[in-house]
Amino acid sequence: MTTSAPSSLKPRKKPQQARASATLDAIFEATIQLLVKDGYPLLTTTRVAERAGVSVGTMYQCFPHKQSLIYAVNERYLEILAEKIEYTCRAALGLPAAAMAEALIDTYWAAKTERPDVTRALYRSVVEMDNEALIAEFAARTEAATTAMFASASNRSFSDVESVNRALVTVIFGTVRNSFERSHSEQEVNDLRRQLIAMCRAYLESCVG
Amino acid sequence: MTTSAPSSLKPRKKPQQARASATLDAIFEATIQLLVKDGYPLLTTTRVAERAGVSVGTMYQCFPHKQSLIYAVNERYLEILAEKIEYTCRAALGLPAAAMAEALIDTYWAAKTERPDVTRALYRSVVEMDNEALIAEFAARTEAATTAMFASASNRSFSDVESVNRALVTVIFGTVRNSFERSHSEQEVNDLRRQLIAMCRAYLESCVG
DNA sequence: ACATGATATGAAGGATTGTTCAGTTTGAGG
DNA sequence: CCTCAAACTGAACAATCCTTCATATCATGT
Repeated sequence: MTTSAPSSLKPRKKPQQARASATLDAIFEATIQLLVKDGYPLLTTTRVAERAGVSVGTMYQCFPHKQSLIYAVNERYLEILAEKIEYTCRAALGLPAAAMAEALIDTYWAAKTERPDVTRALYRSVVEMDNEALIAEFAARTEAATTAMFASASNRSFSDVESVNRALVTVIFGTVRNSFERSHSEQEVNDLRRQLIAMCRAYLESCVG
Repeated sequence: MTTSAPSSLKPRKKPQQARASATLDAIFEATIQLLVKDGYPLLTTTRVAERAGVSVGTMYQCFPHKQSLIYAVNERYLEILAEKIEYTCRAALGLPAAAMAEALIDTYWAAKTERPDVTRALYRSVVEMDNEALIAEFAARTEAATTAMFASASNRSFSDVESVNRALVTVIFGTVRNSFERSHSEQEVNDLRRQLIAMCRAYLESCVG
């Protein structure tokens, strides 16, 4: 994941001593906390350093500029998310297609709901940075995993696996994101998730026939 | 729509002469153009005024501050979008549910695809402003229209119209948005739209049975 | 033609922020 | 204990940007 980051956005140096590594974590955590609390527009390098308990200079030895900080935070987040999805896909190999869709929905929804405020904050932090490469790589990893999964479905008979896969992934990810932008009650969210599963199941059955 | 805007975000004055109205349009257009060309981070009041062919002072007689400008642009955009959706919903009253879903998808997708760059730019401009009220009002208008539509379906037998409606709207809007964040080919997008329609149809049929 | 309010101008102010760098502290290895 | 590079500090700099206001121009009604 780190490999394809534009050179201008890459972190400046990797920590070689223990304290530097701790500093890096503190900076990440401070960034997320401030993003959640005050939002991106109020996120300044000074404030991040202050909150992380380090000086501004230290920050600039880790990241060449503010953008690379935001980039790194999102990269880390997407890395973890991608791993979870890949794990789920691997575990679901060979199952019926409907069970796969349900597993995918559960994993993705759970990952996003784990820390809803962070999810929301990161969704909105993607403005200032060149996120195309990041999203493209995440999408590539995801699609590879899900395509392999759906291709192994025990009841598979899709005319076009890639098309079906793309539809499911786009619908699921999009629905989850949209549900985060509205202010739904917990009940409504749970119901929405159930409806989404039903929708995917009905769609997959209609594909078979 | 304008009524519920926080007072601090409302435009300063309504134009009373012809030239002022023209100025307002020029400012809107300039804002959108710059948003599309350079993105939000590079959108400065000076540049907007320059591009609109007016001075900064003129801008500040229309809008008390930068935020209110962005707010107004998005408000205008959502106003038009809501009208289109309401029109579609009214025209589809009494049709079979599947036809309703298809009409909704067509309208929404067409509205977003009409000027894809503007759509993308506005999706990303929503960071700096307090958009909750805006989105809430849009959602309320939309849900009212779509709920009324689906409740009038000729083949309706939903156990819970509101639940089904919420699911369809969230899925459709979310899918369209997500498809805009990936770089799909035109073929893939068209196929995706067809799959989405198929998915909604299958879902609605499964609701009946 | 005149008066008056609406509209437009743009240089200047005030405040903030990203970034640097010369110097200090820390810690691991010899 | 000493050494040297890695890590850290934070005041200062430079650049930018939002916003204001005193002034000028325009359009309308009389």
